[in-house]
Amino acid sequence: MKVSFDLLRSESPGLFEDGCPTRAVLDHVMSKWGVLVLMALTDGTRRWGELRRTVDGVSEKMLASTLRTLTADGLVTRTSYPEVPPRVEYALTPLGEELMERMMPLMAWIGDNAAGILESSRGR
Amino acid sequence: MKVSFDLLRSESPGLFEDGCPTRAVLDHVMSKWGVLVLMALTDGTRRWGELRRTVDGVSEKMLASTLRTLTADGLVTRTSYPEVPPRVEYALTPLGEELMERMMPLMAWIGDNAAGILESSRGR
DNA sequence: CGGGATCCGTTTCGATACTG
DNA sequence: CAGTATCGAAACGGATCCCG
Repeated sequence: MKVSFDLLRSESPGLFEDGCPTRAVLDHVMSKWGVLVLMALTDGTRRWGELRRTVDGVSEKMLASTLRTLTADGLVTRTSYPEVPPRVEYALTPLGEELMERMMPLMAWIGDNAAGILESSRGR
Repeated sequence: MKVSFDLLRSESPGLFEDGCPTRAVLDHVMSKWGVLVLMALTDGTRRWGELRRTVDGVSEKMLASTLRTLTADGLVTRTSYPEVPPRVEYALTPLGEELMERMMPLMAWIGDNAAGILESSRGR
């Protein structure tokens, strides 16, 4: 059966209304850098510097802020090793893995169709 | 098999790099209002005023701008009827339907898990 | 009813410099 | 190496007025 917005709301009324927790999660998870960081972590544990290189174009400020948000949301773990030089590793939590299982098909589709989508909007 | 970022990039190198078309699509589709408008359209054709009410909290400016972007991207159709008073209807294109088939499972998961996700980040 | 145009405060973001 | 601090530019977003 087709999954529609009405169907989701019939199961839990008030879903995705203004102020609903889902709105906050949506903002964190679907944000420009949030998606890209989460995606980079689908390959497994990554160090700060690796993420900085993998997530092409991200500034240190945005990477730090994004990782802090995702960690606070319980989607990403941060492990700091008391060494010199310092080493910090990030990884998906089980919750984050669950999320990405559902997001990766979407990203794969976008990867396949992005060129076609932007054909019509060239020049804006 | 598990779908990871590396796997996607092994199929098409340079995916989701800065300046790649996928980045633009990501920004349009995963934007705060873009997601909500697309979701509202999974229920079928909707008039401007319906969308304004359904997408709780959206301003006229943002709704107009979001719909213009999604229409230019070929994900949404805009049909204007030459009547008085004017009537304009929006609907998903086949491409938009395909996209939402992949996005709705994600939204359903967020709906189920949002409360738990935000538990740990309360107070930020 | 369905927008477009404009003004303007707020927030976001990137670049740079600095620190443990 | 892994961040934080600060600043200016830019984008976002709401309010308002207008029009077909």
